Amino acid sequence: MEERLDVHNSSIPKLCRSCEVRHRGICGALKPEELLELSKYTRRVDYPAGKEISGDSEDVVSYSTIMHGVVKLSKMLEDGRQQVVGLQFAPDLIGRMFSIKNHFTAEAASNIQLCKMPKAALERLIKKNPEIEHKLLEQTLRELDEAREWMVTLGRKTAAEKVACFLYLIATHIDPTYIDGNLENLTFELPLTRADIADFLGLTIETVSRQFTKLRTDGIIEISVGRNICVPDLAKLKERCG
Amino acid sequence: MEERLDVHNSSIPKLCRSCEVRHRGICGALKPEELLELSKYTRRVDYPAGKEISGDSEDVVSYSTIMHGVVKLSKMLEDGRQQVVGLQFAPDLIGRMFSIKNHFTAEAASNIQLCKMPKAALERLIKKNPEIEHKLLEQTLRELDEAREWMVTLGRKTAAEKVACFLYLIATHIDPTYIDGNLENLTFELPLTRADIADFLGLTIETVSRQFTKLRTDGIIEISVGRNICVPDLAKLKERCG
DNA sequence: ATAATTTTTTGATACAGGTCAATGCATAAG
DNA sequence: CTTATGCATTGACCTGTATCAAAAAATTAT
Repeated sequence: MEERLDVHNSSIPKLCRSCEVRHRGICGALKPEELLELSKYTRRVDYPAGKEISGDSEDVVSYSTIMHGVVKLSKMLEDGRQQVVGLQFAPDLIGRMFSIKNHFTAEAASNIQLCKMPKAALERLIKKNPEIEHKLLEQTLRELDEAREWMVTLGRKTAAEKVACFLYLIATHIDPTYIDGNLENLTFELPLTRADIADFLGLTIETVSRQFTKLRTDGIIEISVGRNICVPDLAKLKERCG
Repeated sequence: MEERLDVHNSSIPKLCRSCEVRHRGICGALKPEELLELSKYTRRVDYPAGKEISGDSEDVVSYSTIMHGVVKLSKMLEDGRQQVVGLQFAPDLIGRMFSIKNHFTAEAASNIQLCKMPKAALERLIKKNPEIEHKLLEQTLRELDEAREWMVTLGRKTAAEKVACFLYLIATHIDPTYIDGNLENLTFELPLTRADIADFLGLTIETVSRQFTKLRTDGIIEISVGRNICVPDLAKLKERCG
């Protein structure tokens, strides 16, 4: 895990004392005394898969750093149609900054652990140290790029390409080994149900399932049991992303 | 126009001297001497509809405030499929902050005028005045919300709903009269071609055209000539957005 | 004006992905 | 072990949107 975190926070490899994880975009900017101050207000919270962290249009009361697991941001229409608009991985900060209300629902996609802090505690720090704001801006710009990149997938790719894109995204976010150049026999557990995957890709669960089967029979992936995926050759998977 | 600009920058109604427009998220944070300093480096540039402002993977060399007109951000796949990932209106700031390269193509959707400044000039100011960074973070967070909101449209709405959403978006961004509560007989010129609209909605031009026809025969919109649209009742259009 | 070109609309047909229904396959509970 | 329960897969069929083709309308050039 450490290897991957460095990617996001290479300049200042300071650990957050309360969390033992580098907050992407936050802790690197904190001075030792600020870190200590913040750690008084943080607490670890576990959420089982599926549990809601904060609801759409509810008040924002806290920010959290993801310790491990995957968080999904989504929006539901009145008639029940749902779209997952983003996935967030450790050590992202979640919670809509500077807004009274949430614009989306945040849920634990897998079992997760958060490092939670009150809204006011972080905002107080930000006021005092503009460097934090810079890190937040960088994370937000990166998220915006990722969201727009995903819009290309949603708007213009086929079901087969969408599913390949999703698997590629997970493969390159969940397991840090790939960064070292180990691109063969990458194995990981899918942190999402078929329903969540469908809602992320703008498809139905049946279509997702059929595309998984197609990738399996084509030898691009191996599915041992349910959500356990092995990608023998990541480059071949990438070719399918369109 | 002034009315709408206040919406985005109500706290500090200072004008940017070089541009005569309030830079959403920027000028409000500038002190008089900074404003003067920046205005030395800015220049007005006109672009006809369709002209590229900056290309995908090209170096970022400048930032611009949109003076008037609509800018589209898009991405093209190798095989020619294209997705518009965002529209920007006056007085947004465009240009990917803190990145060497662009991740998307920026083009004039309509005839536009920009107020351009060199990358270094704005970045120098930001280093000196953290308040600017705060404004930028607010704009970026708002853009991220808008992008995610659009992902719901792309992933889960029907062609009919998508076209209604698009018209609603334009109606509420192009013409400032609606903000005063004048929701009847809203008239405006579409700043995008059918091809651009299709690429924004993840549809084909034929489907977009058919949905326009449907809205016209249903009395939701009136099309006098080509791109001249009249919405007699904005609430009725909104109902079609799903 | 008239012609040339581009953009938009309309029609006929095809197919990707959705819908509905049933079956399989885990893990958990009795 | 058997039964329940919740995911995931598979099959048969249907529909919304894409595709292909052509006409109409708008714009630009001559």
